[in-house]
Amino acid sequence: MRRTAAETRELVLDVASRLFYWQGIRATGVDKIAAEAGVSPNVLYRAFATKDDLVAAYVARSREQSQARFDTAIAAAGPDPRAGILAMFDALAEDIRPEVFRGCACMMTLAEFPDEALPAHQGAVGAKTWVRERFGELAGQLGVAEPEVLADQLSIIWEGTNSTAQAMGADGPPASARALVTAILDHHKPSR
Amino acid sequence: MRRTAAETRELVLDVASRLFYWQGIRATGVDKIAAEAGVSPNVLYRAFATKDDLVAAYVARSREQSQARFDTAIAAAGPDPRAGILAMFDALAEDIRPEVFRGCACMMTLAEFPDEALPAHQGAVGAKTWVRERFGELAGQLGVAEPEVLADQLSIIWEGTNSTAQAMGADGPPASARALVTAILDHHKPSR
DNA sequence: GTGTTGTAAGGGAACGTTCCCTTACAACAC
DNA sequence: GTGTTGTAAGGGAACGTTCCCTTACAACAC
Repeated sequence: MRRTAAETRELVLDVASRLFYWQGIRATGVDKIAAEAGVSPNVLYRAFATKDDLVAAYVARSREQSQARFDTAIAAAGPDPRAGILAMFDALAEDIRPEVFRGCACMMTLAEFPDEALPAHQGAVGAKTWVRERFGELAGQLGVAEPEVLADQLSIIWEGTNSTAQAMGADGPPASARALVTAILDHHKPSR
Repeated sequence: MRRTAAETRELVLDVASRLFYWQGIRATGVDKIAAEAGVSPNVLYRAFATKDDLVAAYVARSREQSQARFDTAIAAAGPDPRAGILAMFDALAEDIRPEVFRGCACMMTLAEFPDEALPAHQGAVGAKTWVRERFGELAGQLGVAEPEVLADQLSIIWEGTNSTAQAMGADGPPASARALVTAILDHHKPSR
């Protein structure tokens, strides 16, 4: 039962992602990842040159997955930008269930890796910037007077939903997030 | 030039807090803290039984300081609850300047320490709950129809301001936070 | 037989923590 | 005032463990 290099890489990344996310990145040693994946450290290091590379891959995949998820949600909502915005928040509401969520992976990575030169750090910032840009596009399509301000505010609500879910649970403040979104959408006047 | 035990404790906690905050907690070894404080590891361990105790003290002090800061801001704003709420956000806006801010200390501690049994984790959650409760009191005084919903939403904006400042800088989304607060305050109708 | 995939066993450094010992100084004895 | 005793504060080295990473070599694929 030998694996191809790509399969091994996926296996290691799967295990590492789970441990990184639920226990913290620095708290998770490469030996533990290898053991849990059922391989030798050497095998891990053939797939990823350093632990930093593995962390970067973890962030990159987490980012790709969530971007794909939210892009799908927007597309499913149809051409109406308001529906797209609400679809994003509805998807987020599903993702913060405690069984699958203990905080935004990218935000937590930023907490552990302050060094802005690290690929893991840059990837995490990129994920946040992507959300902000997506809101920028949708706000632009809405035709409100201040689309950039609205996009900023949606970003705040987005990250705030993540953070309050982490600290106080999905049944706490996040339960009032949708009403906050609709309120601020209604508040922004059309640009005529 | 000997110090009293209390002075040593403060010195160590000062240095540890700075390193924990700017470099991450797990990334900061006790040897480094001791060296930077100019004491032997032994001295550190006379003040704090374990590193976990030191981390808990770091979180507790960070929490006390921010609570005192925001209580002061509320008090200075006078009896008007709306002014109190805005004063809190104005104080936050000052605190997220990049020279002094790389993220909410409590949120970052949660990222590094998932174990809910740890005092550090509980302290960090307590700090977040405190903010939510403060908003609950102020929203109650406002006399709106749904004070709990408003308090939840203010918490979301609060944490979202922290998180977006961390990832995208104080000049990004946080610049639109105040307008979001006033919009949602205006949106909530008085309870008759 | 050459290249790839795998294992087992380790290397050196850093981790959190403890060890044994010394220093500084206050309190008391004479 | 000088000498002695007790105690809190400190130093430096070392503890066992874990960290990230590497080496040596066997097994299988083509």
